[in-house]
Amino acid sequence: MLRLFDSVHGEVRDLRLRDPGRISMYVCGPTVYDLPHIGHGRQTLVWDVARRWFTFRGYDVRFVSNITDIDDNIINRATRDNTTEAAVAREFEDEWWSAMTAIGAAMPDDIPHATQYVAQMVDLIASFLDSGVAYPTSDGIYFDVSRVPDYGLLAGQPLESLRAGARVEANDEKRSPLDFALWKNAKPDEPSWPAPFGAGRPGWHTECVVMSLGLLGDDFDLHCGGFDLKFPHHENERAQAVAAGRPFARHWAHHGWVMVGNEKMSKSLGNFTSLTDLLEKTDARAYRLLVLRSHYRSPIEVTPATIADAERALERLDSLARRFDLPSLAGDMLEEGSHYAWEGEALDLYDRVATKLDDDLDTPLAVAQLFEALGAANAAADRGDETEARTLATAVNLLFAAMGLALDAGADDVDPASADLVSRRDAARSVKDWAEADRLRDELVALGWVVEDSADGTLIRRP
RNA sequence: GGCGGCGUGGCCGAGUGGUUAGGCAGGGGCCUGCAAAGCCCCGUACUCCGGUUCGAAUCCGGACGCCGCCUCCA
Repeated sequence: MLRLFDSVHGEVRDLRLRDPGRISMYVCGPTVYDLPHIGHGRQTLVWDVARRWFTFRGYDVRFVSNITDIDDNIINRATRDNTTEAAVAREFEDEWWSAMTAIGAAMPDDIPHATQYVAQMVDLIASFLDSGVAYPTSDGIYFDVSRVPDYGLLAGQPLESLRAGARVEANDEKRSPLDFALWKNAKPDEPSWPAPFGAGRPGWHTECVVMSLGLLGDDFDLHCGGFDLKFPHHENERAQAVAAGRPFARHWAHHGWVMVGNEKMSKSLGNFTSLTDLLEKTDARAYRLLVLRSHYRSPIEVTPATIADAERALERLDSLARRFDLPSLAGDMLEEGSHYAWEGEALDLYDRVATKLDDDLDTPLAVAQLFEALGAANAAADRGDETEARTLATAVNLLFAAMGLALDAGADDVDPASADLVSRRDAARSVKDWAEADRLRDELVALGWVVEDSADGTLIRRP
C-alpha cells in the first residue's frame, strides 16, 4: 500500500486510488516567462521520482503536467523584450524541457497548454455566471469564494480568518478580497479570446481545473505542486471544482522549496539560480542525488558546498559501477520491479527500500539503505564473495535507477596519446620501474585523468 | 494578527521513547612498490527551561530563534 502525506488532512495516509492499480497524477507546471530555476528542478525531480517509483511498483501511472502559456508575467516579458507573448512562451517552454530533460526527467504523458483550453474555460466561467457563483466587475469576472462552504480547506483555516489576514489591496468591486479573477477583460495590445461575457483572457486558477479534469477525469488521484501553491492556487482550483459539482483530487501532495540562505528561492525575490546555469557546471545526477537525500517535504539548501558534497557521494556510486562494470540504467522508465529476479540479499534490500519509499516517499532513508548495501557489496568483494557482491551491487544499481538515478561506470573516450601513456606505464610497472611508472602517472594526471591501478592494469577516467 | 513548519555532532541530512541512520570532511589501521579505489575502527550530537516516564532528540507545556503561507510564486 502506498502512503503519502495529504495536505488536506495534514497527515500521511493510504493512497486510496480511484481505480486500483492505476494512478492519475497532475503536477502544476510552470508559467513560461523566464529560465527554470533550481526550485523548479527540484519539483520536477521530486515528482519524477514519485512517478518512476509508482511505475516500478507496478502501477499504471498517467502523469499530466501543464504549461501556462498566457499570463501577466508573459505579457510583461513580451513588452519588455519587444516581442510577442507566443514567442516568449515558446522560447521559455523550450528552455524548460531542455533543462528538465537534462536532469533526467521523463516527459509527462500529457502536456496541456492553457491557450489550448480557453474554450473549455469560457464554458466553465459562463456556467459560474449562470449559477451566480461568479460576478462581473469592470475589469473581469470574479469567483465568489463565499459560495463554497468549505473554502479554506487546503489553507487549513476558515474563510473568516483568511479574510482577516488578506493582504490584497482593496478593490471596491470585489465582494471579498479573497475573490479571484476567472477572466480578465481584453486590453489593447494584449492577447484575448472571444467569450459571451466579453473578450479577454483566463485567470491562472481556472486552467488547471479544466485541464486536470479534462485529461484525468473527475475524482482523479493525486494533485501535486509546491507548498506555496496550496493557497490560494490549489484552494481556488478546488473551489471551482466544488462549484461545478465535480469531484476533484482525491489526494493533495506538496513539496518543499529550495532555500537560498534563509530565504525561499523564487522568481519574484530575484534570488534564483537558473537550472541551466547549474547544469553547466554540475553533473545533473548530483542534483538528483541531493534532492533524494532530503525528504520531499523539507526545504533544501542548494549551495556550492551541498552540491560538491553530493558530487563526491555520487562518485562513490560510480566507483561501484566501475568495480562491477554495472550498466547505466534509468535513461528510460524502468519496467516493473516485479520483472526482476530478486533473491537473497537483493530481495531483502528491495524490501527495505520499498518499505521506505512506499511510506511517503522516504527517499533519504532509502538512499541510506542503498549506501549501506553499497558498502556491503564492496566488503563482500574484498573478501572474495563474488556472488554476494555482484548480487548486491546489481540491486543497488537497479534501485537507484528506479528513482531515476543512473550509475555511470564512466567509460571515457581515451585519446591515443593517453592510451600510449597507459600502456607505457603498465610496461614500466611490469618490470618494477617505479620511478618511470610514477612519472607516467604524473603525466596522465597533468592531462586531467584520475589514475587507478587495478588487476587489469592502469585505469584512467575523467574526474 | 491567523495558520503551518523548523531548530540534530565540523558540514549536509534522517530519526517510529531504550540498542549504529546515511553521506561529505577529519583521524587511525588494512590493502598497495607508492598512490587511488575499497575495507575496518573512531565522533557519544540533538536551542533552552520545566514536566510525563524506569528511560526522551523522539511525548506534553513554556521560552528563545528562524522560515513559510495569508499578493505573483515550484
